[in-house]
Amino acid sequence: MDKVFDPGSYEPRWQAFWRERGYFVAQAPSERRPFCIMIPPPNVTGKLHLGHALQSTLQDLLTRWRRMQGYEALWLPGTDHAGIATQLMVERALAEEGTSRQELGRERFVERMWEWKERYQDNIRRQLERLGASCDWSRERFTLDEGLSRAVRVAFVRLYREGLVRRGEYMVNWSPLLDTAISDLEVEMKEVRGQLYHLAYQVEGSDERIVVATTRPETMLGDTAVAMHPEDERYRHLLGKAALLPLVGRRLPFVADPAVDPELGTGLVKVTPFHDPTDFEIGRRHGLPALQVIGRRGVMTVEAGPDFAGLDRFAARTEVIERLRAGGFLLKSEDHVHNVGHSQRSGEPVEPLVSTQWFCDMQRMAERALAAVREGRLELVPDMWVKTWEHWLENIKPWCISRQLWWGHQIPAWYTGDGRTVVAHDLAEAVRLAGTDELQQDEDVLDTWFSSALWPFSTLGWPEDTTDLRTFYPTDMLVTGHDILFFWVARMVMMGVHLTAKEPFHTVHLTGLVRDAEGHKMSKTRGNVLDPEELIGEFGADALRFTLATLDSPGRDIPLDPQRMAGYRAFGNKIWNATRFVLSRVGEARVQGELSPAGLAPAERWVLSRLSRTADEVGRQLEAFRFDEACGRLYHFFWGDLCDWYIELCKPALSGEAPRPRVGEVLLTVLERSLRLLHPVMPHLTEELWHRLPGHEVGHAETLALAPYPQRLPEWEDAAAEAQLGVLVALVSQVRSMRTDLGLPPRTPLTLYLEPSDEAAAGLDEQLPLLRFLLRLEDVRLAAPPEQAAQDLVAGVRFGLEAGAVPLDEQERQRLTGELDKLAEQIANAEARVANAGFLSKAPAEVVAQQRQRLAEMRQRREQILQRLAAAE
RNA sequence: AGGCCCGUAGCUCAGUUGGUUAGAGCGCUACGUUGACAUCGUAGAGGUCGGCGGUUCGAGUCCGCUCGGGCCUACCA
Repeated sequence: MDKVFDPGSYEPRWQAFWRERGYFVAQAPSERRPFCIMIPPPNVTGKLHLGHALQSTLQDLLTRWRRMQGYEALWLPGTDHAGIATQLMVERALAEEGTSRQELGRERFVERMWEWKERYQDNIRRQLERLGASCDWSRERFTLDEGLSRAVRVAFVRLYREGLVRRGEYMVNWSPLLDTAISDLEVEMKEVRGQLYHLAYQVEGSDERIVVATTRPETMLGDTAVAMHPEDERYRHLLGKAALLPLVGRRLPFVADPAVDPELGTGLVKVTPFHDPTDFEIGRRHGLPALQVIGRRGVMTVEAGPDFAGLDRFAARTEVIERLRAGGFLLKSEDHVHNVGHSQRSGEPVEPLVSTQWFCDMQRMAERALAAVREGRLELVPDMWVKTWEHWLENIKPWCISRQLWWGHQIPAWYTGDGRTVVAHDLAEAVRLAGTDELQQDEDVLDTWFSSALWPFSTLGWPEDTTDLRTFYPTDMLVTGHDILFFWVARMVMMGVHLTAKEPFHTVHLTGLVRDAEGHKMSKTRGNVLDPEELIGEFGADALRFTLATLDSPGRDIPLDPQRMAGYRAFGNKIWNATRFVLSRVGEARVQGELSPAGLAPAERWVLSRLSRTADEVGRQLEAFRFDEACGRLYHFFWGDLCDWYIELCKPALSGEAPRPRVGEVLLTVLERSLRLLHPVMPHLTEELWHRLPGHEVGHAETLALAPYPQRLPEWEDAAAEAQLGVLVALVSQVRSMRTDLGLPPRTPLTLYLEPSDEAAAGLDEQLPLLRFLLRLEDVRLAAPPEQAAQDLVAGVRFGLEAGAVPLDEQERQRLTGELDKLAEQIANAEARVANAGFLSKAPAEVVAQQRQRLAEMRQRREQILQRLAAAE
């Protein structure tokens, strides 16, 4: 076995092995219990980032764990066409070639999109494989593939026929740069420093001037009214009259509407029904005419008048202000900080625009999604997200699902020449329904998230009643970032419940964001972006996986420090070398399928006991999705219990110095089960090592990936052995500490005297050879330490080191004095506590007993220190 | 404006239902090439658990207030 630990030398080999053997292809139907996770389909826009690596690691960990537990485990991979995002990328590429999608035309543009998709989809597959993902690639899906497209059409038609999807003219968020409508969620509010302009409007047929304030003066060109609160006495006399719009001269009737806040500004507000959401509602309520003065591209329309038509909306703002000022209509302008919606994808301020779009009414579905969580059918982990979930769903609004893009699912709606709309699964059905073949299909495509919302079941063949769907739906887990809780998770739940009558999964594990070592968000501008592939190259996939899993604490972002990853690479090295040691020492021993602790020495019984308890705890932590805790237990068992203690304890037995029965078998068996326990997090390393263990076939004939996941074995658990070894461990640590304190060079020949309490004495004599070995002692005796020996007390054992003259340097004296001070304080506290009547009567008896015992120990220890100080005088 | 989360060692974080002497990794100090591993071993330094108040025999943990940081939701002209 190679002395050098090099993950790169074996990781690709096992990835190919797993793929070629088809171990991760799920069978349906199956006798086993199903376990299913759908991958959150990455966008086909580029390469995977650490967020994907994190989520994929957790999904793979869960899938491998359940698979080893005997579940029919399916982790279904796939990708998302990501309408706007991908179209933007390709348009950018076209721009570099000096062309555009308009120039190419829709058909050729979409061809280009598919080429792009193929390239990036390959990339994503390769990256997932490098991470060790145990996906079932035979079931890979893409949101625009044939089956999923059909699912989208079926869902759309059904929702339409149920009256939940409709087409209508409403105010939407419009992105002038993208030239499409976007949903509320795609709008990001940003604080903007702007100006609040106070404008004076003349009241018609009167000398009175009223004042309105606005941050968007250019919209005044589209004003059609002035509104006040119905109960605002100050302006009641104006009702029935009209104001005159400056620059334009249009009559603006006064209307009373409760949407106006009389406390704010002058209590009068200009009404621009086509360019402000509130004004749109006011306009509807009062039947106001509406003018669109700003067009799709953010350019003023002819309605804005010849002076402004063709100007960009921001240029128009400047121009309008100039003219108002010149005309004496601008009373004042003041600095004003306010929130402005920006397009999340393209960054520019969104233009509220009235437009004909398709909407999906979410109200009823939202209620059922709320109930799913409240009634426990759906669990959000961590549960701090429940309130956020409820708040959003309780205030849900219709979802604008149409997009003026070319990359996506074209809306299955057709229009006849005479203005009728037909919604159908395909053209043939549309023709039949319309009674004519003179049909024009809607040009728009659906919001990407519409198809994503169907992902958990469309990937399994819905709407067909497929075997896969019957076997694996509803799925079990969803693992994704909290940033798409509304975009995706909520919509999947709503659509799933509505279309399949089932929650699409019962548990959602929401991860945090992967940040840099200092906790900063990774960004290109900051230059702190870490690439998963580079990290895999440097540390290995298993180290990356272990790092991400162990940092996934509930509700927290993940600060990824390469130094820390180096630490987990070192953990891999530790496992590698421990295996190397075991293999070189165990002779003819083999891994045992069944191993009875009867007749074994305490050290062996101890490690078996620790292993059983570790398996139990790891299992429990995984059940609770505490990947951090599960990894922590594995790490400490392997490095601490197994390497630091048990392997060291084996050395004198294996060398023949102090033989014990069946040490080799125990070592191999413990190692094999440890590799099994570790496999879901570190699949490559464990598979590599496992195949080298003689007798590993007891787990599985071919692969560790299908070997049973170790469980607790109560017959291995042994409180007496744990207690005995506990004394040994404490004693060894304390003697080492004393040796350092005394400044004794490591090679100094020492004699250790032990005087145990009755309780600690049990079996101590058997441990003497181990003590001698671990502490490199000259001699160890069960006897009272001589007068001049340095003495101390630990775990009920008084011990002394005879090391000739004991020099006590100044540093050591200070340390001991410091400890005395600390002890004095703690003793005082403990004394006060055990003298407190309230404590004695109300605290549980065991806590009181513990406190008393601790007090006694502290007093004894104080004695020892005083003696040592005195002896050195 | 409302909601949520965080504040524990130099750094990044654990700390489950309140109960011994508050932990880990990294970093730091000292010593160590004992035949698995220097990607290692041994020992050690380092914390008024943001602050104030309360409940309790007992608070990092529960409650109130407060300061600092982050995130989400929101049609205030």
